[in-house]
Order: sequence, then C-alpha cells, then structure tokens
Amino acid sequence: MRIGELADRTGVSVRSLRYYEEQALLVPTRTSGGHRDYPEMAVDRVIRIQELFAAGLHSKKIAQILPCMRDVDGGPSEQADEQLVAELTTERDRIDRMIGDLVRSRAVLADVIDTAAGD
Amino acid sequence: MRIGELADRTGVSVRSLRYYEEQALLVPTRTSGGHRDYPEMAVDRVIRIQELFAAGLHSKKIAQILPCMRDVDGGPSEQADEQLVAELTTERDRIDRMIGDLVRSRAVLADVIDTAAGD
DNA sequence: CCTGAACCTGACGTGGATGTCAGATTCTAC
DNA sequence: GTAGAATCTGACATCCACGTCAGGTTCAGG
Repeated sequence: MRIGELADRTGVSVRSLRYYEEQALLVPTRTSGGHRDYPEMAVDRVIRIQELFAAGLHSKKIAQILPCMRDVDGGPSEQADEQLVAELTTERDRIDRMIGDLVRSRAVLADVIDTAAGD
Repeated sequence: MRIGELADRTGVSVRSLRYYEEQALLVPTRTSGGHRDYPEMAVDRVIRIQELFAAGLHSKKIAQILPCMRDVDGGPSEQADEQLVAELTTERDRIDRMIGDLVRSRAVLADVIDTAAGD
C-alpha cells in the first residue's frame, strides 16, 4: 500500500513513516517510479513502533528490538545478544516504574476531576 | 532545606528544581542571602511533579493541577473550572491509552529477554 | 495527453525539559 | 577572617521525534 493509506490506517503522519524508514524501523519496497510500497503487516508494525516510542524507547533501540520480536509476521527472528538483554532488562525495569508513575498520575487527575464535578 | 539536599533526596537535578520554580510549580522562600529554602513537603511535591511529567503532562498544565490536588499538605485547595476539567479528562483518557501502550511494550521486552535467555 | 492529487528528496524549524558553563555571591567550619 | 563548598543568575547547548516548506516527479482518471 502507499504511504498515505498507511498513514490513514495507523493515525501516524506521513512524515513519521519516512522517519521510520530513515531509522531502519520499517523499510518499504519501492515502485518503479520510486514511491514507497508497504505490505499489509506494516500496519501492525507501525502500531508496535508507536507503543515502544510511548514507552520511552529511542529509535536505535527499537531498531535492535524489532528483529528479535516473536510475533512478527513471517516467522521467528534474531536472538538478542547478552549486551542487548542487559539493556532491555534495564528498560523493562524503567517501564515498570513508569507505569507506576502513570497510574498515580491517572489517579490524581481522576481525583481532581471528581472533586470539581461532585463537589 | 537547601536546593542541594532536596535534589539528593528526590533524585532530581538542581537544574530541574530551578526550572520548577521558573514554571511556578514549586516556589521556595529565600534566605536573606538569596538562597532557596524549601519546606519538608517539597519532597513529596517534587515526586508528584516527576510523576506528572512521566505521564506526558506539560509544566503549564501541571501548574494548573497542583493547586487543585487534594492530598496536598496544608489543606484542600482550589477547584478546577469547567475548562480545566475538560482538558484533564482528555489527558486522563490519553494516559489510559498510554498505560496500555506501556504494558504491551513491557510484554514485548520481557518476551525478547526470555526468548534470548531460555532458548 | 493532461491535470490534479499524491509522492519524492532535502533541509531547516520546533518544543520542552534538562545539561552545562561562566562569573559572581553566600554559606559553613575552622 | 578565610578557604572551600554550595548556591546564585543568565545564557547557550542538546536531544529527538516530528512539523513544515520548497521545488520537482509520479500516479490515476478522464
């Protein structure tokens, strides 16, 4: 599919999709005229990439993770080496703390909203 | 307490604490010589601020939220107006989606780690 | 063909929290 | 009072995903 359609279907901007290619996160094939051509599975991949960005990961690390993901269409993948596993463990722990922060912030907002409404 | 001690006790940099003052998130009193002087409750407040930053809120909105928080030492507070409640509701929903993203990303990382370790 | 929509590359701009450095002043302990 | 640590102000630097604009090319329908 073309880049515009992928953008529409994922809610991600065309600019961002070009950025993903630049960062080697999602490299499409090209039509004879040079236009980007994405496969169906790109939709899922874009969503995963967005989730990983939301979790505070940088594009370089995402590029390392993607080939190690299991649920990737088209079979298994690479194996994370020792170095990467160590880094991902650190990231995972950071995400755990971050989830805690979000849950507490969520509660704060809900409380402010409720206090204004019910009171 | 002095800014350095507050930084040590919260894990937040001195630079950030000065930024919080600039943004009216946490305004300390001053010693006769002009040094910042923070009360005990500043420790909790800094932690709350960090959590709200982690949740993707900007300093301007945090500045609006802080006076409306219930758990603030020193009694109740202001009431969020209709406009603010609407904005906070949007933010709350965004945080809910973000938590979902983080949980899924966390699972992806854990899976990559496990796959590399156990396989 | 021909036109308008969609896409291309390349480059520069942006926002926001924070790092960092310089030069001056204040605090603390002796 | 004096040295050295801590703090002060002000300004500029940084990171990084993404916005945006310019000028040109490709694509799809009539």
